Amino acid sequence: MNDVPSGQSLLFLTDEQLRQGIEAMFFAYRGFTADPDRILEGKAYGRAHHRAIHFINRSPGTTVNNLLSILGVTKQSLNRVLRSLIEDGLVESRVGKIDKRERNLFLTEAGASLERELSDAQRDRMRAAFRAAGPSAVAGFRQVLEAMMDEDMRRHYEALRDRTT
Amino acid sequence: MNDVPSGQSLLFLTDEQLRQGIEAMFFAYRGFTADPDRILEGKAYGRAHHRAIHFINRSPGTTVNNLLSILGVTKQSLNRVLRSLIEDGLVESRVGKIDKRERNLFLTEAGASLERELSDAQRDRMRAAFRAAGPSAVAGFRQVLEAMMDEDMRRHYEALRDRTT
DNA sequence: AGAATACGTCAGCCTTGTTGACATTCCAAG
DNA sequence: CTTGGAATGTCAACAAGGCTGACGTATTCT
Repeated sequence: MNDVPSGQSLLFLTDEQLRQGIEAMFFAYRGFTADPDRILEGKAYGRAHHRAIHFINRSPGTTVNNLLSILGVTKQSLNRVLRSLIEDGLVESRVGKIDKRERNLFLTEAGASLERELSDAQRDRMRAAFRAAGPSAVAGFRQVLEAMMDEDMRRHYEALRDRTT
Repeated sequence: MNDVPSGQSLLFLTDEQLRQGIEAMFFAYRGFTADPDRILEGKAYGRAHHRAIHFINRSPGTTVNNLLSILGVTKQSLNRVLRSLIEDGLVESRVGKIDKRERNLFLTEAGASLERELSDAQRDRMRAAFRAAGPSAVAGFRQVLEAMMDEDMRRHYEALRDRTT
């Protein structure tokens, strides 16, 4: 193991620093989900519905399979969520034009409205954090998070990020 | 609101940037929990057990109430987790010396061993991400996460961080 | 024609969260 | 010394949201 600090200090890689990073992730994620959770409680929906709505809004017309691989859950689990959203008229499922086995998912006006409410709340917190930390901290934040993702997730993340749409 | 971009660009606060931050959090958190989850599956334990073990290890002798407020769950929920860990001999619960109503929680040797296995896996990923991103990115990462926490969680985070122990 | 794909659904299970109710033990204030 | 309240444990019941396995249907590909 020749990881000798070559002049450049590697103090940021001590177990102590890593542990702090881990705990920061844990506590911050709680804040990250707190506001949407608050809005959803009492609305008969949960975090799973939020995630579905978020990614359908982000990629209108996406297929069930694509959503499945982004969310990383089973189709049975997603289906339960999707069914209630469709029944309640927040999501519309259209038979695919080219491949009729597929279903293309869209938010209805009501769905888009809930999405806005949720993402406004979540963005407000993110905005406050970004503003408090400043642009270069934000760049670092993103770099570390990207490096922490699994390969599959990074592909999805980049595909969404690099969109011209 | 006099938050006019004073020469300094505020492009990092656009809705698009914020959305990317949100999605980065979502995808990265999956990676963050993936390795411990893999280790725990088949061991009859889950993420809740991991969290309890982590914070007991971090603060040996902590009380149930303190753990409750760190984890942000109900005592019934924590109790279920704690009971199985105590039964399996991973955690020891000692009656408080000063206040005998309290229970002081400690990891046994077996508990400490599982803790090490889990945190090694989680630290490996964090280390790889930190190393790939570099020290200044790591500083930014931490700054943003801290700013994202709820006030209560930030207090817990800082109390753990600023420990001399 | 037959295999593979995309989707939906039924049934049942697990973990982890919740509320509500209640018992015990013990500290501290009156 | 008694009593109120705090800290803890525990029972029961329930819900959300994961999971597996099996099966059915429509569609498309080979």
